[in-house]
Amino acid sequence: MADVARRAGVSTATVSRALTRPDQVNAKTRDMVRKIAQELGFRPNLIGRQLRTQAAHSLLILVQDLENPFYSELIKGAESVCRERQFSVMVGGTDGYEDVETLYAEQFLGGRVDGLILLTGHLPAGLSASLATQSPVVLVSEDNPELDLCAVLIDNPGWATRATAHLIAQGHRRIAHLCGPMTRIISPERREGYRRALATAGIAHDPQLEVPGDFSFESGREAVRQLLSLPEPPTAIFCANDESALGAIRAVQQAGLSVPGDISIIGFDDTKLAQFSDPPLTTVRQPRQQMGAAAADLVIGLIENGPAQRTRLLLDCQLIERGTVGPCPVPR
Amino acid sequence: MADVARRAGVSTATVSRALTRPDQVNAKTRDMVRKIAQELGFRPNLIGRQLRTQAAHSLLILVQDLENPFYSELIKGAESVCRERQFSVMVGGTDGYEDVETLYAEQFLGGRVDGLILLTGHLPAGLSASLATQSPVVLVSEDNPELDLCAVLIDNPGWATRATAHLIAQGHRRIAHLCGPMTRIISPERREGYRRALATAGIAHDPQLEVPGDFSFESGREAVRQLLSLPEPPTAIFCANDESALGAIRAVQQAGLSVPGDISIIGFDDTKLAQFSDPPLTTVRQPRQQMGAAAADLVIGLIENGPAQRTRLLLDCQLIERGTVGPCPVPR
DNA sequence: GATTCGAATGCAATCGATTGCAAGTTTCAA
DNA sequence: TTGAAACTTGCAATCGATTGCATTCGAATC
Repeated sequence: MADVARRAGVSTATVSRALTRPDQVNAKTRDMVRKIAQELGFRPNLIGRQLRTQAAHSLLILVQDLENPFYSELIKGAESVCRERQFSVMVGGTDGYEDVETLYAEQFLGGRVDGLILLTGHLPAGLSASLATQSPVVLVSEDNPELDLCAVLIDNPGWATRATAHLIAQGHRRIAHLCGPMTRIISPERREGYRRALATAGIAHDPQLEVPGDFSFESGREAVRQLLSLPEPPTAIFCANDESALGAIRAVQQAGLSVPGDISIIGFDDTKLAQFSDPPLTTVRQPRQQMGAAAADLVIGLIENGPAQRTRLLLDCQLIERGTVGPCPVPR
Repeated sequence: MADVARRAGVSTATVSRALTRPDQVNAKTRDMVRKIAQELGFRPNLIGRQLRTQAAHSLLILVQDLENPFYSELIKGAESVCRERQFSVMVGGTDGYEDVETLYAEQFLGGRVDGLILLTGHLPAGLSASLATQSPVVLVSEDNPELDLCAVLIDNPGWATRATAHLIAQGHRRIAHLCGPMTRIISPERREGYRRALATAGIAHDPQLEVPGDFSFESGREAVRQLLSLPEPPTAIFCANDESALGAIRAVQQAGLSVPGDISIIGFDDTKLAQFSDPPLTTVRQPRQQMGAAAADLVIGLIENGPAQRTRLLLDCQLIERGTVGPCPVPR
């Protein structure tokens, strides 16, 4: 910058203003400075600027698992908003390790980013709840009722109920639920929705039909093997996510049965995977792009206007009917 | 920091040293300072530090498409190395937009990150080739021969040859190739490998069997529809990636034919998807984690030791035999 | 022609750490 | 007892921008 100033015969103050506050300097000077800056290939040092302005203009998104396509689309949504608002994005995959979380918390506490979007459902180790509530931090997808934070969510119990009710509407009464990992708050929430739907329809709750799982393809296969060995197997399964639903479909087909002829299956999330099964998966679509975008809007708002009242956004889902749900087969 | 210094009755210089150069300060002072820093919840401002040391200790990974599982695993590999080496990672999805690339180039030029890992096969708009060659920048997965940069790659033609040869070894002679998008350098490379295998086996090259595609599921389906309408359809298909291979499998099965009974299919990449098809996909596995890790190692090396000679790492792949390749059916 | 006002510019402080150098203090051997 | 060497610590400059305040200059008003 000093170079540019010298070459242009002005002070660095004028150079700075010519580049960032065009209206504050004489048109002729401005153009000259800009031309020289251009020629010299001058790029402002963002660190110097940031130290002075105390604004990084950037967000950190924390994710458990980057590989999970569910998250990547969310991130995309957030990125597009950041792009518009001139924010840059840092994405961090924690894989659930505490020390990695600490590392990222450090980035935030150290002022490298000025806002946090958490897809993990909890604060990173190293960030205290009291500080977090006064900072630009929002939760997405996974709530944490104990934390007094802004959040962008869907109504998990509600849509799980809706999914289960869809099966009931097709005449199914013996309906299983493949749960997600209970460490994640969405899993009990979806299970709750399942139970509620059964109760509303007056169907007795059979604990044998509630199978533990961990969202993986393999856990879907395993669950179905288990369910098929029951004296009275279910005619429909509500899976807590898409990937495990694909596993379930596979296992059913490998047992020589048909989907949805013998067993109907419904998933949750509507990731890209849903279109890869045969038949394509009926599932609940979460508005992931929107969720990411809303979250980014929220954090940036907090950054620019300071702490606000706790906002909780509940976005709408949609039941996507494809080919894995059919009427309940008549007993042979 | 001034707070801590005051409270401890020492200068900020001593505080700084107590925290970052423990051996340079008296044990008693050090412990006292650290205790006080702890109590006050002091976090060093990374920006101040960075401005002084001129080191961000962080990398930027540039990707076209964050949603692509191929990339996410690569990123994971890079992240794990960065973690060990105490570097932080910023991930940017460009979606191919030039202005987004410029934005990220700015981050690099502005000193926010000190190294660049490019999964895009080209320099981001805004970064000149001459500057790039002297900077810590490496290409991964997609080469660019015109750029004099370090790179971590696989032998695409070689492994495409190997995949095709695998089909030939099963007796197939009428083998199609579903190409990738020609805008990406890996696509012609893989096609080249396919052609080479045919030539080696003395099989005439039939242009009709080389179908254009774009790596998508849909393009796989479309390609197979087209191939099956040929007077003499192929008995095997080498697909340029896994996702399009899944599409191909689906189309074959929907035409009432069997994989691999009637048509054998082989993919490329071995993403998670490969396990989701029925039968599971035979494909070429790229060591993605390793590639990411190697890339990170390389950039960090460049950062720490300054510009070095151009390094090009060629990592080994592996043919993963699952269930989609079988012997060539005898003509009816 | 004097006065006022506004626009354009520069000076110098500032953001929060790190670090070369100098000064002060111990330690230890001769 | 006296230096010399080894430790400790502090001073103040530094990284590269931004910005409040003062200054300068020209134009407009009366």
